[in-house]
Amino acid sequence: MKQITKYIIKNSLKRIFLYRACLSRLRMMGVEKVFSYTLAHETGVTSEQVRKDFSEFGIKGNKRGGYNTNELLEVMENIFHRNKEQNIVLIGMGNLGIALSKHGQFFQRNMNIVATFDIDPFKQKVRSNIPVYSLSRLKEIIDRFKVKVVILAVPEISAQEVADELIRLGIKGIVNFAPVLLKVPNDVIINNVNLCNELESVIYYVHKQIKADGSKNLEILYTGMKY
Amino acid sequence: MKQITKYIIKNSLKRIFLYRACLSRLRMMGVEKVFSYTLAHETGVTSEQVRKDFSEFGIKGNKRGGYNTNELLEVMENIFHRNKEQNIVLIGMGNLGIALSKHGQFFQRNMNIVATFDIDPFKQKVRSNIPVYSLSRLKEIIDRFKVKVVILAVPEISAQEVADELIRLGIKGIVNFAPVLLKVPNDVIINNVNLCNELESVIYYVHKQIKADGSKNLEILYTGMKY
DNA sequence: GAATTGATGTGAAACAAATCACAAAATATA
DNA sequence: TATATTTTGTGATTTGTTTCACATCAATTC
Repeated sequence: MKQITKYIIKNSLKRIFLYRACLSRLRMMGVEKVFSYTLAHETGVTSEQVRKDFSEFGIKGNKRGGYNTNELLEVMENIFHRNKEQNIVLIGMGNLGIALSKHGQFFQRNMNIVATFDIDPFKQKVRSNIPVYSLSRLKEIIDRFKVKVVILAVPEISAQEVADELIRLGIKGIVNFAPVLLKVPNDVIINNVNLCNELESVIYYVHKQIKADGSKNLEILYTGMKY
Repeated sequence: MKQITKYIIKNSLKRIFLYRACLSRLRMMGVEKVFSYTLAHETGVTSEQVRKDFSEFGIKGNKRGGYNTNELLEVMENIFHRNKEQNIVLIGMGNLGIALSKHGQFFQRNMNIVATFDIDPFKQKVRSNIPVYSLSRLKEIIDRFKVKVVILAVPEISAQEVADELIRLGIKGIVNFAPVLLKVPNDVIINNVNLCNELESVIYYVHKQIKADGSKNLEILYTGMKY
């Protein structure tokens, strides 16, 4: 029997994020042409890996000429559908939900939070230009804005219930901040973000390294970024 | 030349998180004994994988008897050093920083945010019992509470500068929310959390699946969780 | 315009991770 | 007490990913 769970984010895709971050910095610095080893050096991977990843995503360079920074960035933006605006809905206006609704980077990257929702009428007031609705208006908004992806920031107890309703309304992707393993149909993409786990894993590796001590023979020689 | 960047969070460790989430739910339901296939079924991995992972972390079960839920959970809590309290410091009290400082789950899981910091004197007031200090008091607090791990939620521009200072003060692990590839020494663990990337990757897979259409031949058959 | 140089792109090789297959052990049953 | 059953734990095998090695091409130099 094979595992039914695939890790949503493949390592090659994660590295594409890395390359992109690096590229936009290079572009800001006015660099017009990059080579696989430039990106490799900046991101801590090997240049073969960069080229292999590019080949997976169908990215072609120029023999001896490297890659044009702008073209490369554009290709990457297309990979993530940043060419056309994505309408997103956010559910749960607790601590985290409020912060996410104000998170400017989403908008900068063409991902628009068109509406937020909360069960609590007390929280249903407009904040930072994004309206907060009752859950009863979910269908209306999802249909009107053709929403396919939501951010779920509701408490643990209600996460599954809300997810079920969302899927019934045609949602195909969920970024889930609740520490729950949602049960969803095969065609729905779930990406669980668990802040505690992120912190705990750092604690785990730090302790491991402190124990290993002599800075040699470390299992992780890690100089930069996770992806 | 080998890649110097290792993915901080190994897949086997991610799955330990999964098993733990599952176990604490089972314990709540009064289940005292679990088998590898129980966890396997709940988490979407195979039972051999569960046992292989356990073996990697030195977890032993009872032949024919499975695993004792409580013992297993305790072993896992030890893996993540949840037996002893971890003092954490949070830097940057913007949107996200404020939300993180109020994030109850950290405390529940024995990770104490002992202090927060911000460059802006206007933000330096006590919120939700956790004091907000000026960055000038970093050394004092890090020393007093023997802090080894920090949460970095400062703007992109200042992230590297603050990270440099933190490392100078002896910090060994950083959960970095700024969209920057921090340059740090080999013995410092970085875990980058980029909320945009998490959302974009879901958008990527949703579009891919919509394009693939006929629900068959999907590259991802994904029923539950990311890890 | 031939020779050299410096990059890409990709099969082949090496390595790592997941699955298979089954021995070993513990319990239940006869 | 012997036999059957159930589940763990792990070598062997398969599958997937990264690294190596080099053919290929385009620009530059002679």
